[in-house]
Amino acid sequence: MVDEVFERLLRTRGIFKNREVLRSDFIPEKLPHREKEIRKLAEILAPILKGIRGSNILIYGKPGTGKTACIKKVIKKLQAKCEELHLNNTLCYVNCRISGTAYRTLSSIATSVEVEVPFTGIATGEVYNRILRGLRKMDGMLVITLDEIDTLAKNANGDKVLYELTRINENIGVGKVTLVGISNDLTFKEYLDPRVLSSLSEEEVLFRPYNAEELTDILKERAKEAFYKNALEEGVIEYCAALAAREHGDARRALELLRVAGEIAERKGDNVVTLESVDMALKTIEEDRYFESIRTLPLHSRLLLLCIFQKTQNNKRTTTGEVYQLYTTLCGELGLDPLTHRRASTLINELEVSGIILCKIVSQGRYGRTRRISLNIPKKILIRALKADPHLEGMLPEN
DNA sequence: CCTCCACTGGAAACCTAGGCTC
DNA sequence: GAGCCTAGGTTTCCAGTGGAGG
Repeated sequence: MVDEVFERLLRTRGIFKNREVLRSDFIPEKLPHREKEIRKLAEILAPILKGIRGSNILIYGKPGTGKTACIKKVIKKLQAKCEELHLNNTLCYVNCRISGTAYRTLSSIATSVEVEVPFTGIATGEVYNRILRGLRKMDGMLVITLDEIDTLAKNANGDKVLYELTRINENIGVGKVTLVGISNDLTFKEYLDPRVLSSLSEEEVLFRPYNAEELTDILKERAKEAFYKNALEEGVIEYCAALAAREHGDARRALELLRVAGEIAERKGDNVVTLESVDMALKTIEEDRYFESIRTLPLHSRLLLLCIFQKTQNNKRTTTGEVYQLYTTLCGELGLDPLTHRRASTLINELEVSGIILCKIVSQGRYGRTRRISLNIPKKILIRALKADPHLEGMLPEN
């Protein structure tokens, strides 16, 4: 049987010529419909080739509008040019969401100016001082790109760190550092410290969502590289583009859709990606997203979700109080210390934010105010994901 | 109109696990 | 080893709050 699988794979030419091209972190040679933006970014940053600091830039736009790809592309070209001219400029890219905290963001910057910092243990201020020291020693210019800067600005120390970064040139006494901030959140400017905002947005570049035609162009461009000739049924690209355009023109989603559709077709042993495989891809992607987000939830969140599931069987809706009561008994049975009501409330809130459950705060007059909770995803997926933990398996129905 | 329920959600303190410097 | 620092999760405390029932 296994041999047969191998044989089939080897016999068919397959669908993908190079599937890496469809990954979201792949930076293609051509970025259709973003020529203007790339040009503008290049113009702003170009002065560093002459040893002059470029303006700080604030880039914003919805997810999947090409912000990261464009800046990375410009950085790459700039880096190449610097090497060609033997310039000692440093271009540093940090994703604030992935680094997670203000401290780790700073420590990434420190690394790029060749300063060693421990991954924990010293004050953020100290990391900043070490960066300053590193910068004074360095003779070239530094461009710091802070991707998903909104996540940094939102956390407590983040805005302080951001403020210090915008004043970094004053602190070292020379204009050496250019900051590029990238935000997915369009309202991000509102909660930013006005001093930071004015410094950061010396230049602003707005990325509009792609429409269906633009997405089609992007997909076509990549599909040329990614798939063999005639591997796509007529209309597949347009269909992917239309589906993604419906969801605020997210190119990342469109590419993912196309890739997964290809993988589905490949696994079936087909030589062609059909419209039907796109439909299946859409479903798979959504299910996988929920499955993963549940499976990786901390234990107590999963327990609460399990309680919500049990309380909402037969289409009933439940309340925080009911869920918490069941949760404490469940913890007793499992020999766990239950979290407090307050904490559980926050965790339930988080479950809502991730889209797994739906909550509505209702007032029942004499009977108090509470959340009315219902499930927001198919039971099947929920059960499958919770069963991934052997401890919970016994508490769930067969299917 | 007033009360009062069953919470919500902000704020701050506390705890743990890591690590630095002296 | 003492005395600091950090992040991140959790607890403690408490001031709200919308509206059914009196």
